[in-house]
Amino acid sequence: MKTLQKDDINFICELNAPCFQALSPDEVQLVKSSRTQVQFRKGDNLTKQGTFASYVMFMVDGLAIQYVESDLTKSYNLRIIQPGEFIGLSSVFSANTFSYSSVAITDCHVFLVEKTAIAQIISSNGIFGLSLIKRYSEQNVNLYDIIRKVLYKQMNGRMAEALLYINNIKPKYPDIFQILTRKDLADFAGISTESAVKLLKSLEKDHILELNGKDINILDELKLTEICKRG
Amino acid sequence: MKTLQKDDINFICELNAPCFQALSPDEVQLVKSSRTQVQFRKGDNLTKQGTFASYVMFMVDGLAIQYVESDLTKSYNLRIIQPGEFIGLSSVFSANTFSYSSVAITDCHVFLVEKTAIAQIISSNGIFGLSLIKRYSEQNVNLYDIIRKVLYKQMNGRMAEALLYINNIKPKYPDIFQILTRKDLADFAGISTESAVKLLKSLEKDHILELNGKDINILDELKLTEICKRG
DNA sequence: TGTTTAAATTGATATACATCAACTTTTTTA
DNA sequence: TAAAAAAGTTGATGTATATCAATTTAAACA
Repeated sequence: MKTLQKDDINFICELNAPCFQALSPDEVQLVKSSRTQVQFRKGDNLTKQGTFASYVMFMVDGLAIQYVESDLTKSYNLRIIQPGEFIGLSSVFSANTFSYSSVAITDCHVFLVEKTAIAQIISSNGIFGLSLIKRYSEQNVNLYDIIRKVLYKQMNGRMAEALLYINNIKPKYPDIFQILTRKDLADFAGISTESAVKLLKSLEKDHILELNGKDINILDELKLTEICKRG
Repeated sequence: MKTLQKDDINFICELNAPCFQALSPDEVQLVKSSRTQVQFRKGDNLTKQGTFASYVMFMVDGLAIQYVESDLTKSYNLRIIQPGEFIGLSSVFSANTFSYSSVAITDCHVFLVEKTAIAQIISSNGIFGLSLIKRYSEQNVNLYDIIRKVLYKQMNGRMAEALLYINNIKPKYPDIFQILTRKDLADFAGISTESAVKLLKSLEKDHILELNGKDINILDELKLTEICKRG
């Protein structure tokens, strides 16, 4: 029986995602051979909504914003993509086009894996399929939450939620707020840039947060959570 | 080698969903033995947002509306669940609670299948897993479309989209509009009932549709599509 | 290092839509 | 079949938030 080579183990470790732990030596080989490594510079688009998607991306290193666009100039930020996460999983097995865009907010190191390879592994390895399904399931729950947020919350609640979300990432990436513009923040909350600025100032006046240039320090997380819940 | 019994074949046919075609005799047995059949009356809730979900539902016969609720009295209709479709797939493998509600709009015949049984089959049968993943993928694409609709379209476009969506179902279920109230329609469009009424009247005046009591006949689908696209 | 470009800020104005209220019609139920 | 409840309809009013315009500050660039 085949066993994993040291090389393969390193590879799997680098991927740092639970689902890859279930792969057999042959399957690891398949992923390794059908992947392409790509570097993206800050500001580059990893995916563009509506373009052809024959592959899934896997973020090895770096941060990106996933967002949806209107025909016009508006966009809405859905999440920050972190290392160990997939990009493009959501649409690759039905629509053949990406249903969202994503843009690097730091330099990124990414794998592209052909969807045929992924499909092949799912067919032969049920455990891998199940762990992917768990990811789909999580994403689904997330999307429902986003729909609720967009439908039922207004400015204050949305902004609070956006700030709490980003603040959650701060321990791991302390300069996260410095990377984001006011427009980025506004797009996370789904409001206009001007409204975002006004809300931030007003939250600062109420001692709920502190604005140091572009950095933001949440002072009263409890109150912010309260605002978030109230809507 | 085991083969499918006549009984099992009937069962599979009744399920009428591509993913079940891939099951082995043992797996069919597992689904059959771990399922519960339930009848819902028009108006009953099949799922309630936030409640514990240890099972997946499979619609055998009947129609239901899937919707998300706010804490208050508002709801937004996501889709009409038709025979052959799953309910609760989206959250069952991550959150253990339903992330949406659903209500029968006709009497419904439904299977409940324990998620442990589904998980077991996915683990052992990659083809089944892959076909489920295709469903997840479709649902995902749908949810992204909904997010875009909610974010970027206004009244007219949303109403047009809702009407086109329901009109698509009309060939199969000719009385679909008669089943739905103005509030249901409004909740599909994500607008107030009053606005929905006014929009319908205005669309009638423009000869885009015809209102016969509760029934709606789309006269100018092209123009409606136009309105839908314009937003 | 000065110059251009982009981002942030602020108050004034505009608007799409919800909410409210009052009424009519339809459906349910007793 | 009458009475009550629910659904549908219409116009008047209110409001959250976008848009606009004008200015300041910061970042990029040559």
